[in-house]
Amino acid sequence: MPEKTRADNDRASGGRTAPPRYNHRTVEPKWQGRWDEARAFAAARDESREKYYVLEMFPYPSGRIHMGHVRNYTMGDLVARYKWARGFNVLHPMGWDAFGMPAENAAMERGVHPREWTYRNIDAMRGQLKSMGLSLDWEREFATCDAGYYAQQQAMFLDMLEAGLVARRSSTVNWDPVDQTVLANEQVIDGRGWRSGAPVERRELTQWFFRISEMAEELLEAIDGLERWPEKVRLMQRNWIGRSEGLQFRFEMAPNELVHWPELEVYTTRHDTLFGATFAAISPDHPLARALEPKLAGLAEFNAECRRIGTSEEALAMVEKKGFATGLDVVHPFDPEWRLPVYVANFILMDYGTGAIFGCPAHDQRDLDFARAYGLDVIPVVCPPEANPATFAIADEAYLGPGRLINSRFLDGMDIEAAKEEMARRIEKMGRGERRVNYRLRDWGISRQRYWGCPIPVIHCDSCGVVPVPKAALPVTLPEDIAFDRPGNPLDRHATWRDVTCPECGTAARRETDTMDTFVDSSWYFARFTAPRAETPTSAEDVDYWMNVDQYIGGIEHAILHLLYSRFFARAMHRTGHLPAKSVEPFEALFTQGMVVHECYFSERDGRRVWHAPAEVTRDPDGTVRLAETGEAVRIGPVTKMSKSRKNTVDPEDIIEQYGADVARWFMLSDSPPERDVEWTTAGVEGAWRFLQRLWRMLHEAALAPVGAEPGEV
RNA sequence: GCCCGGAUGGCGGAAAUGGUAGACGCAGCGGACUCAAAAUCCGCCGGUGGCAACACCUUGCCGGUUCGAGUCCGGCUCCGGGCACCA
Repeated sequence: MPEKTRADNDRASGGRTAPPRYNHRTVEPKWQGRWDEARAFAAARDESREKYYVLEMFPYPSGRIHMGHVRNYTMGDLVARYKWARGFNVLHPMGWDAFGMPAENAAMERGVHPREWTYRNIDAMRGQLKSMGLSLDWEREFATCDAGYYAQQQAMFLDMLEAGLVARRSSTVNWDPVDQTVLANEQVIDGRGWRSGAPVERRELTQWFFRISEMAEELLEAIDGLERWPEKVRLMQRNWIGRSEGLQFRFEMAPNELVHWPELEVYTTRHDTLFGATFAAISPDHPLARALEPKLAGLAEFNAECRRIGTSEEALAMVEKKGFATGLDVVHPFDPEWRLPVYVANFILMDYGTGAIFGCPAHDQRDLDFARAYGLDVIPVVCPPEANPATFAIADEAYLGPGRLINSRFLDGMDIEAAKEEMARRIEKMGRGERRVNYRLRDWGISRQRYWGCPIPVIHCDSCGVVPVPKAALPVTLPEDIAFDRPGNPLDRHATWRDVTCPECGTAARRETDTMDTFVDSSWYFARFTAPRAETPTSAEDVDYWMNVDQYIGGIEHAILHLLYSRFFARAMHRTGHLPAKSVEPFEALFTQGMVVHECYFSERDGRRVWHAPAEVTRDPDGTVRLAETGEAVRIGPVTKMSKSRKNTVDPEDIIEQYGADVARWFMLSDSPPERDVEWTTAGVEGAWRFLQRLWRMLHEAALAPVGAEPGEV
């Protein structure tokens, strides 16, 4: 930065008394120190004033703040200071989403304890945030890994267990057969474990769930009331919950020699197309598929291969559609002579509907692809308005639009809605099934086979079963003496922590060694900020005064999971007496900011791209970018989200040191609309720097410098 | 693959409801002031052609509706977010 030469030149101009320059290195620390001393941003309940609660999504303590944080917290700071200036009693807190996998990875790779690594990162990042001059109430700070926080979370878990909001059942996880551990989806790369490289398997595990699907309808309906949320987020949440009205019914199985299995139950939203059905398909995890495994040569292998796809919906949707013909048939409900072959198919999810479908290739693209691959019939049953029913045929694309029913006996001539109605009526009358509202939303699995999380406060006893840890015995704290010398959950191997006596019968028992999903931690922190040191999860007076969050600000990447889980958790807290009814929707207004993006720089070495950090390059006047050290010209890549892999990050600390926090803040606010991505450019930052210099000069000349300002300050 | 966004000069972006595309700003270029620079001020700044007046082209692509489309409709392309164990 040229400030040195510029300042020198100013001095050299002599003669006229040029105003001194703005110097962030003296101004910013001075005012930040004064705000600290005066406790300027410490919030206190004051019934005589109207409150305003502004919150930015709290950071994961990765070690350093990044530009996304700078943007997020600058926006929140702007809102907070504006409301403060308007006379509101402002609550603007900050904390740390401190449990999670990176701390365990650091432990494995560098031998540092997750606790030590996390709190060291928090200290470093707190210093960086403070250097930004944000109007934060640091007295309310907490980390989710503080025992004081997760103790209250455990208490709420027990309340939710008692209120029937918790379930325990089997579900599938990614299993690394070599490392003998559960893998997160992120740790599965091309179907293989990220460390071992071994093909991943799906494995059944008994796990804890929050019963969010019970609240699907309520969560869906309440979206209408979220008037100050972005429409796109409301739409994404509606689609995520995925309400559908369909028909659940049972096919009769044709007699066969392999298994005794009288019926196959399916769920469909297109029961109007039942006369276009040409096959049935079940999930590899369907009980029937499992029952057939020992009876059919090759099926066990096929199912095992399907299970290697992993558990993510994306992987299942992207995989090449494959089926295994079982040789079994189901009988069409309206024609005892009409048989449909039953396949095991790799794209059917056991978690949705009944884990079984009927396939209508003419009117479902996935079914059509499947039918073409396996030589199955394609019977069109919905004829588009402009088409001739006698000649209408399906080629490469399934027909999904409106029309009249054909080839469908008693449904012929009806439109789709009427046909659905008639089909449902007949199936119900036959006693073969019933209309049913289904949701895509699944229960929230919170069990994690990991150390660095909130322990689930239950004990397993051979005679008493699952026994909640008595509240008086909370918190269940994490043991300190653990080793990360091998993969897996160290809690499983920690005998003195794990082995306890049953609180009910006093015989030998085991602690639950699963910890909670970190989304649980972030699903109520906003409520905890209203009384961060309370001996209960919340304090009624504080929650009543401060809640709800008037403005919530964060990245669009949290549009679904974090926000939906928080909405659920707020309802659960209300039911268990920890939040008032007004807080079941805790965020009055939501703003989703854009990302901070930057150009990439790279050179080709041996046909591979070697990335260079922005700090390592210079730019010629003609736009050529060179490595500062060697002068070698490098290529300019696409403008993408700042990420370590492409090295296109700019460290906020460097910018704050060089230009000052206010330049970084001003650039973030002025360059691009807040909801759009902002491209970090040196030219733009220089412009912001010049602007602040100009602004300062104007204010100074107009004698508007604030009381107490010294030369060079505004 | 599915759900949700986005695409307008060198850059960020303006253009309720369809009506002069490119406001405003950043960067850049030229000039004034200065011994020189900084600061400040003035001017230029989508493309092509033209001395000029001006003409033609231009809002990711292809098509449509309309007197008129950045805006509406249909079909695409590319980029980004999410897809339930990354946070």
